[in-house]
Amino acid sequence: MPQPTAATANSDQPLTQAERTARAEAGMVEAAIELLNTVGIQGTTLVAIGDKAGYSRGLVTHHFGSKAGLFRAVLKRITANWTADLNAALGDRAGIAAFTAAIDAHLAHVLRHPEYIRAQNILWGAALDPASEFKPNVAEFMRIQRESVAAWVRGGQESGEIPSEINPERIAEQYYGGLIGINSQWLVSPDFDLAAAYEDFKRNQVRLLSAPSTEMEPNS
Amino acid sequence: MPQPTAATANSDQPLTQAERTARAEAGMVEAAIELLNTVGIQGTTLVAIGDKAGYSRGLVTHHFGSKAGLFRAVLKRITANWTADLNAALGDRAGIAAFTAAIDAHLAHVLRHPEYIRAQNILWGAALDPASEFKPNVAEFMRIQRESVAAWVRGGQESGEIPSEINPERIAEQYYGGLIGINSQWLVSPDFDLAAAYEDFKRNQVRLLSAPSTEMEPNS
DNA sequence: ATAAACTTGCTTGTTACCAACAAGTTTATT
DNA sequence: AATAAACTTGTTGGTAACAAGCAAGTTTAT
Repeated sequence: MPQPTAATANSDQPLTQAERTARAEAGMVEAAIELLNTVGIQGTTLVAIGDKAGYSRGLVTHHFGSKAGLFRAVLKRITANWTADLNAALGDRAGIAAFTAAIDAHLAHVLRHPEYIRAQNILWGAALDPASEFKPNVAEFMRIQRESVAAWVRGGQESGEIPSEINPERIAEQYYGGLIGINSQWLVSPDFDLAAAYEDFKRNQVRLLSAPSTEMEPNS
Repeated sequence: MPQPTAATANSDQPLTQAERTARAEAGMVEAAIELLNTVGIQGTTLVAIGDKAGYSRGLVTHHFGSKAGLFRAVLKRITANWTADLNAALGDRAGIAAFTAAIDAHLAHVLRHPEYIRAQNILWGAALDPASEFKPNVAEFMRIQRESVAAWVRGGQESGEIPSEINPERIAEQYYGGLIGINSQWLVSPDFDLAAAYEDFKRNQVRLLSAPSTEMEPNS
């Protein structure tokens, strides 16, 4: 087990307060993600986090107010990571191309950082609880993501690529729901073929966004 | 607050052991569902369950072995309830008609027993955890459900209604994922329009199962 | 330049609460 | 009445959160 690094590394130079804080918070967030992936939410105790990050059990509460506060920070970090990847993959794409690029990027992201996606979904699952302290954060994140998706649809409608009858908000709900559902099944069933599910999801999404055969003249 | 009923109701006649067991177990399952809906998994303590059901804090462990055992029983009961509703709605339908009937039935079921669906999704969320004790139960349930869905597809393919190129297993994954995703968003976002999402989901599902107009581009 | 005053990072003691187990009590069955 | 089963209560080890205190870094006064 890789033990305490954050607090003891490079102790040649005295650290500034800001550096210490940043290092400690990042270390605890990283430790929490690792623990979520290995021992789950129950096993992610303050003692375990402190141990893994190289601090005491009290520091989480000091920096994040509570365990839920730390989990909020975890979600924030994971979200920032994914948002950067997504924007890089999107470029200035809109319409259907944005969908296919986003779906491919998401699969690549899951395969590249499975521990992030696992942690994210575990925390999202915990947010379904009526007493969840970070449910509003999750709801807000989903709202923002849906808004982006709706914008892709509107872009495609402006260029005539996507039929104007399609409701952007509804598509966004279905799109996000589809991703959540695929990942949920994957997390629960070890033998779930994630890549195949993403491919199928992409194909279906393209079909739903394209003009139905009865209205536009098919090119057969 | 409606207090202890199970243990004290109708104490005219002495109950048989079997009756006592059945009543106690049903009462605790019911209490757990109510508590999951109001105070969440954390708040659903053995003391709270015992209080609400009219027993002591020790009876859950005695009958179900552990809290996770009780939750397994909760999932079992909820599943049985839904399966009965679904089969009633399905009749002997197959193909696309089975899909539309199932989606309508699910929406009706959610609106009729929201507390069941909430509890189910809360427990499913908890099953995403790597240390979850009832993850196998959830995985198995989903597998069985997907198998039913795949059978609808095959039925539609035999009658020629659904194109034979469609992969029944892939459709089942997408279908189940879609339902999970919609419900997840609804549980997290209070103002989510569930009925509209179901309607849209149904329309999309029908389109995907009908003969395609195929224009595919090999993207990345 | 130096040291005192102050602030912030971090740890440890403590409390209330919880699940699980074990031992005991009450209720049904024979 | 004797036995077994349902049910309750005492106890233990582990948990999050709070609070008090220690230690390291930073600012201010001389």
